[in-house]
Amino acid sequence: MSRRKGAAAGGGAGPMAMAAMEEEAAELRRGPWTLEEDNLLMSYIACHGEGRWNLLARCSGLKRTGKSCRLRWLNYLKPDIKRGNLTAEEQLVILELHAKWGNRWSRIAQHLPGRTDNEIKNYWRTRVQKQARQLKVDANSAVFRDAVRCYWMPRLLDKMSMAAASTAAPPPLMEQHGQGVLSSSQSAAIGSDQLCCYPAAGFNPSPSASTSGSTAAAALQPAPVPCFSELNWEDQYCYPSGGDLDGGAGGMELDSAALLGSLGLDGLDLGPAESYLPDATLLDYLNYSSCTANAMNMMMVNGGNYNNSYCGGDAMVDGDHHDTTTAATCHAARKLAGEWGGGI
DNA sequence: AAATCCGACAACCGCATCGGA
DNA sequence: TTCCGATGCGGTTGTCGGATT
Repeated sequence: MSRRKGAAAGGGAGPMAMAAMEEEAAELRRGPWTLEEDNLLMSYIACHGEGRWNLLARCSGLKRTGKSCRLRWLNYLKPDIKRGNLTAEEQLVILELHAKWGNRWSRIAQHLPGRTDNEIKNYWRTRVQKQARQLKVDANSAVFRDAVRCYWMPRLLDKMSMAAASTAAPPPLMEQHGQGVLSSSQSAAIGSDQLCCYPAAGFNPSPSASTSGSTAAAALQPAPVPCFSELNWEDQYCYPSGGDLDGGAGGMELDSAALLGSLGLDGLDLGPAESYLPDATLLDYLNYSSCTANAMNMMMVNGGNYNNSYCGGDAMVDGDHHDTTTAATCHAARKLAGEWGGGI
Protein backbone atom coordinates (compact mmCIF):
# COMPACT_ATOMS: atom_id res chain seq x y z
CA MET A 1 0.00 0.00 0.00
CA SER A 2 1.61 3.21 -1.04
CA ARG A 3 -1.14 5.66 -0.44
CA ARG A 4 -0.21 8.60 1.71
CA LYS A 5 -2.75 11.08 2.81
CA GLY A 6 -0.75 13.28 5.12
CA ALA A 7 -0.55 16.12 2.66
CA ALA A 8 -4.22 15.95 1.83
CA ALA A 9 -5.06 16.15 5.50
CA GLY A 10 -3.13 19.37 5.61
CA GLY A 11 -5.91 21.09 3.75
CA GLY A 12 -5.16 24.76 3.55
CA ALA A 13 -1.81 24.69 5.29
CA GLY A 14 0.81 26.97 3.87
CA PRO A 15 3.93 25.83 2.01
CA MET A 16 6.09 25.90 5.14
CA ALA A 17 3.65 23.87 7.16
CA MET A 18 3.18 21.48 4.29
CA ALA A 19 6.89 21.00 4.01
CA ALA A 20 7.16 20.30 7.71
CA MET A 21 4.37 17.79 7.55
CA GLU A 22 5.85 16.06 4.56
CA GLU A 23 9.19 15.94 6.29
CA GLU A 24 7.58 14.45 9.35
CA ALA A 25 5.70 11.96 7.23
CA ALA A 26 8.85 11.00 5.44
CA GLU A 27 10.53 10.25 8.74
CA LEU A 28 7.80 7.95 9.88
CA ARG A 29 8.68 4.32 9.71
CA ARG A 30 6.30 1.85 8.16
CA GLY A 31 6.26 -1.88 7.64
CA PRO A 32 7.39 -4.62 9.97
CA TRP A 33 8.45 -3.70 13.45
CA THR A 34 11.99 -4.33 14.60
CA LEU A 35 12.98 -5.83 17.91
CA GLU A 36 14.30 -2.46 19.03
CA GLU A 37 11.00 -0.80 18.26
CA ASP A 38 9.12 -3.48 20.13
CA ASN A 39 11.35 -3.06 23.15
CA LEU A 40 10.95 0.68 23.03
CA LEU A 41 7.19 0.41 22.87
CA MET A 42 7.00 -2.16 25.65
CA SER A 43 9.25 -0.22 27.97
CA TYR A 44 7.31 2.98 27.37
CA ILE A 45 4.02 1.25 28.13
CA ALA A 46 5.53 -0.39 31.18
CA CYS A 47 6.35 3.07 32.50
CA HIS A 48 3.35 5.06 31.33
CA GLY A 49 0.62 2.55 30.64
CA GLU A 50 -1.52 2.09 27.56
CA GLY A 51 -3.46 4.78 25.80
CA ARG A 52 -2.73 8.27 24.52
CA TRP A 53 -1.14 6.68 21.52
CA ASN A 54 -0.26 9.83 19.68
CA LEU A 55 1.50 11.17 22.73
CA LEU A 56 3.24 7.84 23.08
CA ALA A 57 4.35 7.97 19.47
CA ARG A 58 5.78 11.45 19.95
CA CYS A 59 7.47 10.89 23.27
CA SER A 60 8.74 7.36 23.05
CA GLY A 61 11.22 8.04 20.31
CA LEU A 62 9.44 5.68 17.97
CA LYS A 63 9.13 6.95 14.45
CA ARG A 64 5.68 5.48 14.14
CA THR A 65 2.18 6.85 14.18
CA GLY A 66 0.09 6.48 17.29
CA LYS A 67 -2.17 4.18 15.38
CA SER A 68 0.66 1.95 14.42
CA CYS A 69 1.87 1.79 18.02
CA ARG A 70 -1.58 0.94 19.27
CA LEU A 71 -2.02 -1.80 16.72
CA ARG A 72 1.37 -3.29 17.41
CA TRP A 73 0.64 -3.38 21.10
CA LEU A 74 -2.88 -4.73 20.89
CA ASN A 75 -2.25 -7.30 18.21
CA TYR A 76 1.18 -8.50 19.08
CA LEU A 77 2.97 -7.23 22.15
CA LYS A 78 0.30 -7.21 24.82
CA PRO A 79 1.22 -9.85 27.40
CA ASP A 80 -2.09 -11.69 27.40
CA ILE A 81 -2.10 -12.30 23.66
CA LYS A 82 -2.51 -15.98 22.96
CA ARG A 83 -0.28 -17.29 20.22
CA GLY A 84 -0.61 -20.36 18.11
CA ASN A 85 -3.38 -22.02 16.19
CA LEU A 86 -6.97 -21.53 17.12
CA THR A 87 -8.35 -24.46 19.03
CA ALA A 88 -11.40 -26.34 17.91
CA GLU A 89 -13.38 -24.63 20.65
CA GLU A 90 -12.24 -21.23 19.48
CA GLN A 91 -13.06 -22.03 15.89
CA LEU A 92 -16.51 -23.11 16.93
CA VAL A 93 -17.07 -19.91 18.81
CA ILE A 94 -16.02 -17.92 15.79
CA LEU A 95 -18.32 -19.85 13.50
CA GLU A 96 -21.22 -19.56 15.87
CA LEU A 97 -20.75 -15.90 16.66
CA HIS A 98 -20.12 -14.93 13.09
CA ALA A 99 -23.38 -16.59 12.14
CA LYS A 100 -24.98 -14.48 14.81
CA TRP A 101 -23.25 -11.15 14.38
CA GLY A 102 -21.54 -11.15 11.01
CA ASN A 103 -18.22 -9.35 10.60
CA ARG A 104 -18.21 -7.87 14.08
CA TRP A 105 -14.68 -8.99 14.69
CA SER A 106 -13.96 -7.06 17.83
CA ARG A 107 -17.21 -8.18 19.35
CA ILE A 108 -16.42 -11.77 18.53
CA ALA A 109 -12.91 -11.32 19.91
CA GLN A 110 -14.38 -10.30 23.25
CA HIS A 111 -15.53 -13.88 23.63
CA LEU A 112 -12.14 -15.31 22.85
CA PRO A 113 -9.73 -14.23 25.56
CA GLY A 114 -6.26 -13.62 24.24
CA ARG A 115 -7.35 -13.53 20.64
CA THR A 116 -7.46 -10.32 18.65
CA ASP A 117 -10.03 -9.13 16.21
CA ASN A 118 -7.33 -9.09 13.58
CA GLU A 119 -6.52 -12.72 14.16
CA ILE A 120 -10.15 -13.73 13.96
CA LYS A 121 -10.67 -11.70 10.84
CA ASN A 122 -7.66 -13.33 9.22
CA TYR A 123 -8.91 -16.74 10.24
CA TRP A 124 -12.23 -16.02 8.64
CA ARG A 125 -10.74 -14.75 5.46
CA THR A 126 -8.07 -17.37 5.02
CA ARG A 127 -9.89 -20.48 6.24
CA VAL A 128 -13.59 -19.98 6.18
CA GLN A 129 -13.89 -17.92 3.04
CA LYS A 130 -11.53 -20.27 1.33
CA GLN A 131 -13.93 -23.11 1.98
CA ALA A 132 -16.78 -21.05 0.63
CA ARG A 133 -14.83 -20.30 -2.50
CA GLN A 134 -14.07 -23.95 -3.02
CA LEU A 135 -17.74 -24.76 -2.66
CA LYS A 136 -18.57 -21.92 -5.01
CA VAL A 137 -20.95 -20.32 -2.58
CA ASP A 138 -20.97 -17.04 -0.73
CA ALA A 139 -19.56 -17.31 2.77
CA ASN A 140 -22.54 -15.36 4.06
CA SER A 141 -25.13 -17.43 2.28
CA ALA A 142 -27.62 -19.61 4.06
CA VAL A 143 -26.37 -22.58 2.14
CA PHE A 144 -22.87 -22.10 3.37
CA ARG A 145 -24.04 -21.54 6.92
CA ASP A 146 -25.93 -24.78 6.75
CA ALA A 147 -22.87 -26.54 5.48
CA VAL A 148 -20.88 -25.11 8.36
CA ARG A 149 -23.41 -26.19 10.90
CA CYS A 150 -23.94 -29.62 9.45
CA TYR A 151 -20.38 -30.56 8.67
CA TRP A 152 -17.77 -28.30 10.03
CA MET A 153 -19.13 -27.77 13.50
CA PRO A 154 -19.77 -31.43 14.19
CA ARG A 155 -16.25 -32.17 13.07
CA LEU A 156 -14.85 -29.58 15.44
CA LEU A 157 -16.99 -30.95 18.20
CA ASP A 158 -15.54 -34.32 17.49
CA LYS A 159 -12.06 -32.89 17.80
CA MET A 160 -13.06 -31.35 21.09
CA SER A 161 -14.29 -34.66 22.37
CA MET A 162 -10.99 -36.23 21.53
CA ALA A 163 -9.13 -33.44 23.25
CA ALA A 164 -11.32 -33.79 26.31
CA ALA A 165 -10.69 -37.49 26.36
CA SER A 166 -6.98 -36.86 25.76
CA THR A 167 -4.78 -38.92 28.00
CA ALA A 168 -6.95 -41.71 29.26
CA ALA A 169 -9.12 -41.71 26.21
CA PRO A 170 -10.05 -44.73 24.23
CA PRO A 171 -9.54 -44.48 20.48
CA PRO A 172 -11.89 -42.02 18.82
CA LEU A 173 -15.26 -43.57 18.74
CA MET A 174 -15.72 -42.99 15.07
CA GLU A 175 -12.74 -45.20 14.56
CA GLN A 176 -13.88 -47.69 17.11
CA HIS A 177 -17.22 -48.20 15.59
CA GLY A 178 -16.35 -47.47 12.03
CA GLN A 179 -19.22 -45.09 11.63
CA GLY A 180 -19.51 -41.68 10.17
CA VAL A 181 -16.32 -41.77 8.22
CA LEU A 182 -15.72 -41.27 4.61
CA SER A 183 -13.92 -43.77 2.53
CA SER A 184 -10.22 -43.26 2.36
CA SER A 185 -10.54 -41.88 -1.12
CA GLN A 186 -13.17 -39.41 0.00
CA SER A 187 -11.04 -38.35 2.91
CA ALA A 188 -8.07 -37.91 0.67
CA ALA A 189 -10.09 -35.86 -1.76
CA ILE A 190 -11.53 -33.64 0.90
CA GLY A 191 -8.76 -33.31 3.42
CA SER A 192 -9.09 -33.51 7.15
CA ASP A 193 -9.26 -29.82 7.76
CA GLN A 194 -11.61 -28.96 5.01
CA LEU A 195 -15.05 -27.74 5.57
CA CYS A 196 -16.32 -30.80 3.89
CA CYS A 197 -14.70 -32.93 6.41
CA TYR A 198 -16.74 -36.00 6.82
CA PRO A 199 -20.04 -35.46 8.45
CA ALA A 200 -20.51 -37.04 11.76
CA ALA A 201 -23.03 -39.79 11.49
CA GLY A 202 -26.47 -38.48 12.11
CA PHE A 203 -25.92 -35.14 10.51
CA ASN A 204 -27.38 -33.94 7.36
CA PRO A 205 -27.71 -30.63 5.65
CA SER A 206 -30.98 -28.95 6.16
CA PRO A 207 -33.62 -29.25 3.50
CA SER A 208 -32.88 -25.74 2.41
CA ALA A 209 -29.37 -26.79 1.57
CA SER A 210 -30.06 -30.15 0.10
CA THR A 211 -33.00 -29.14 -2.00
CA SER A 212 -31.57 -25.94 -3.30
CA GLY A 213 -29.39 -27.78 -5.71
CA SER A 214 -26.37 -26.26 -4.11
CA THR A 215 -23.15 -28.07 -4.54
CA ALA A 216 -22.12 -27.13 -1.05
CA ALA A 217 -23.99 -29.59 1.05
CA ALA A 218 -25.44 -31.90 -1.52
CA ALA A 219 -22.04 -32.93 -2.71
CA LEU A 220 -21.22 -34.27 0.68
CA GLN A 221 -23.50 -37.25 0.49
CA PRO A 222 -25.03 -36.90 3.90
CA ALA A 223 -26.81 -39.61 5.74
CA PRO A 224 -30.61 -39.42 5.70
CA VAL A 225 -31.06 -38.33 9.24
CA PRO A 226 -32.05 -35.08 10.91
CA CYS A 227 -30.02 -31.99 10.27
CA PHE A 228 -28.04 -30.30 12.96
CA SER A 229 -30.05 -27.15 12.68
CA GLU A 230 -33.27 -29.03 12.93
CA LEU A 231 -32.44 -30.94 16.02
CA ASN A 232 -32.96 -29.82 19.53
CA TRP A 233 -30.22 -29.95 22.06
CA GLU A 234 -30.82 -33.50 23.08
CA ASP A 235 -30.79 -34.71 19.54
CA GLN A 236 -27.80 -32.71 18.59
CA TYR A 237 -25.58 -33.80 21.35
CA CYS A 238 -26.98 -37.07 22.50
CA TYR A 239 -27.99 -38.54 19.23
CA PRO A 240 -28.83 -41.23 18.72
CA SER A 241 -30.10 -41.67 22.17
CA GLY A 242 -29.56 -45.04 23.65
CA GLY A 243 -30.84 -44.16 27.03
CA ASP A 244 -33.49 -42.40 28.91
CA LEU A 245 -32.96 -38.77 29.53
CA ASP A 246 -35.45 -38.36 32.25
CA GLY A 247 -33.76 -40.96 34.29
CA GLY A 248 -36.11 -43.81 33.88
CA ALA A 249 -33.46 -46.34 33.15
CA GLY A 250 -31.41 -45.58 36.18
CA GLY A 251 -28.31 -44.61 34.32
CA MET A 252 -29.30 -41.00 34.41
CA GLU A 253 -29.39 -40.86 38.15
CA LEU A 254 -26.16 -42.69 38.50
CA ASP A 255 -24.27 -40.62 36.00
CA SER A 256 -25.75 -37.37 37.10
CA ALA A 257 -24.77 -38.01 40.65
CA ALA A 258 -21.24 -38.89 39.69
CA LEU A 259 -21.12 -35.97 37.37
CA LEU A 260 -22.37 -33.47 39.87
CA GLY A 261 -20.02 -34.86 42.43
CA SER A 262 -17.12 -34.36 40.10
CA LEU A 263 -18.24 -30.79 39.64
CA GLY A 264 -18.55 -30.24 43.33
CA LEU A 265 -22.27 -29.82 42.93
CA ASP A 266 -23.56 -32.62 45.05
CA GLY A 267 -27.23 -32.39 45.62
CA LEU A 268 -27.94 -29.96 42.84
CA ASP A 269 -31.34 -30.69 41.42
CA LEU A 270 -31.15 -30.74 37.69
CA GLY A 271 -34.87 -31.06 37.25
CA PRO A 272 -36.47 -32.86 34.38
CA ALA A 273 -34.38 -33.14 31.30
CA GLU A 274 -37.11 -31.71 29.15
CA SER A 275 -36.84 -28.46 30.99
CA TYR A 276 -33.35 -27.80 29.87
CA LEU A 277 -32.43 -29.85 26.89
CA PRO A 278 -34.32 -27.99 24.18
CA ASP A 279 -33.36 -24.54 23.03
CA ALA A 280 -29.75 -24.68 24.02
CA THR A 281 -27.37 -23.54 21.37
CA LEU A 282 -23.94 -24.58 20.48
CA LEU A 283 -22.55 -21.47 22.01
CA ASP A 284 -24.31 -22.16 25.25
CA TYR A 285 -22.58 -25.45 25.31
CA LEU A 286 -19.22 -24.00 24.50
CA ASN A 287 -19.44 -21.49 27.26
CA TYR A 288 -19.20 -24.33 29.66
CA SER A 289 -17.15 -26.72 27.64
CA SER A 290 -14.20 -26.77 29.98
CA CYS A 291 -16.50 -27.69 32.81
CA THR A 292 -17.96 -30.42 30.66
CA ALA A 293 -14.60 -31.71 29.61
CA ASN A 294 -13.47 -31.93 33.21
CA ALA A 295 -16.53 -33.82 34.17
CA MET A 296 -16.14 -36.20 31.28
CA ASN A 297 -12.55 -36.83 32.20
CA MET A 298 -13.54 -37.49 35.75
CA MET A 299 -16.12 -39.96 34.63
CA MET A 300 -13.60 -41.74 32.53
CA VAL A 301 -10.98 -41.83 35.22
CA ASN A 302 -13.58 -43.22 37.54
CA GLY A 303 -14.53 -45.93 35.15
CA GLY A 304 -17.58 -44.10 34.02
CA ASN A 305 -18.97 -44.24 30.61
CA TYR A 306 -17.17 -41.95 28.32
CA ASN A 307 -19.39 -40.97 25.54
CA ASN A 308 -19.34 -39.30 22.28
CA SER A 309 -22.65 -37.84 23.03
CA TYR A 310 -22.35 -34.69 21.14
CA CYS A 311 -22.05 -34.23 17.45
CA GLY A 312 -24.64 -36.78 16.87
CA GLY A 313 -22.07 -39.05 16.26
CA ASP A 314 -21.31 -42.37 16.59
CA ALA A 315 -23.60 -44.10 18.45
CA MET A 316 -22.74 -45.18 21.79
CA VAL A 317 -23.34 -48.77 22.08
CA ASP A 318 -23.69 -49.37 25.71
CA GLY A 319 -27.03 -48.03 26.46
CA ASP A 320 -28.17 -46.08 29.38
CA HIS A 321 -25.37 -44.01 30.71
CA HIS A 322 -23.66 -42.19 28.01
CA ASP A 323 -26.30 -40.02 26.53
CA THR A 324 -27.02 -38.17 29.68
CA THR A 325 -23.58 -37.06 30.55
CA THR A 326 -23.07 -34.04 28.39
CA ALA A 327 -26.56 -32.78 28.68
CA ALA A 328 -26.53 -33.08 32.42
CA THR A 329 -23.15 -31.44 32.63
CA CYS A 330 -24.34 -28.61 30.48
CA HIS A 331 -27.29 -28.16 32.66
CA ALA A 332 -25.25 -28.27 35.82
CA ALA A 333 -22.85 -25.72 34.46
CA ARG A 334 -25.72 -23.61 33.36
CA LYS A 335 -27.25 -23.69 36.78
CA LEU A 336 -23.90 -22.94 38.28
CA ALA A 337 -23.34 -19.98 36.09
CA GLY A 338 -26.82 -18.72 36.62
CA GLU A 339 -26.90 -16.85 33.40
CA TRP A 340 -28.45 -19.29 31.01
CA GLY A 341 -29.77 -17.75 27.90
CA GLY A 342 -28.42 -14.30 28.46
CA GLY A 343 -25.64 -12.03 27.57
CA ILE A 344 -23.79 -14.06 25.04
C1' DA B 1 18.16 -25.01 -8.40
C1' DA B 2 15.22 -21.36 -9.77
C1' DA B 3 10.74 -19.52 -10.50
C1' DT B 4 6.18 -19.28 -9.25
C1' DC B 5 2.27 -19.91 -6.40
C1' DC B 6 -0.20 -19.66 -2.26
C1' DG B 7 -1.44 -19.44 2.62
C1' DA B 8 -0.89 -17.01 6.81
C1' DC B 9 -0.62 -13.07 9.22
C1' DA B 10 1.24 -8.45 10.28
C1' DA B 11 0.38 -3.89 9.18
C1' DC B 12 -1.85 0.06 7.07
C1' DC B 13 -5.82 2.83 5.65
C1' DG B 14 -10.32 5.16 5.74
C1' DC B 15 -14.17 5.94 8.25
C1' DA B 16 -17.11 6.06 12.42
C1' DT B 17 -17.63 7.10 17.06
C1' DC B 18 -16.54 9.06 21.40
C1' DG B 19 -15.38 12.48 24.65
C1' DG B 20 -13.52 16.71 26.23
C1' DA B 21 -12.85 21.67 25.49
C1' DT C 1 -23.86 22.90 20.04
C1' DT C 2 -19.76 22.55 17.55
C1' DC C 3 -15.14 21.35 16.83
C1' DC C 4 -11.35 18.41 16.99
C1' DG C 5 -8.20 14.98 18.59
C1' DA C 6 -8.09 10.20 20.19
C1' DT C 7 -9.54 5.77 19.67
C1' DG C 8 -11.82 1.73 17.68
C1' DC C 9 -13.34 -1.02 13.86
C1' DG C 10 -13.45 -3.40 9.55
C1' DG C 11 -11.51 -3.78 4.87
C1' DT C 12 -7.49 -4.25 2.35
C1' DT C 13 -2.68 -4.76 1.21
C1' DG C 14 2.21 -6.15 1.88
C1' DT C 15 5.47 -9.45 3.21
C1' DC C 16 7.36 -13.73 4.19
C1' DG C 17 8.07 -18.57 4.14
C1' DG C 18 6.83 -23.05 2.59
C1' DA C 19 5.03 -25.85 -1.20
C1' DT C 20 4.80 -26.79 -5.89
C1' DT C 21 6.17 -26.70 -10.66
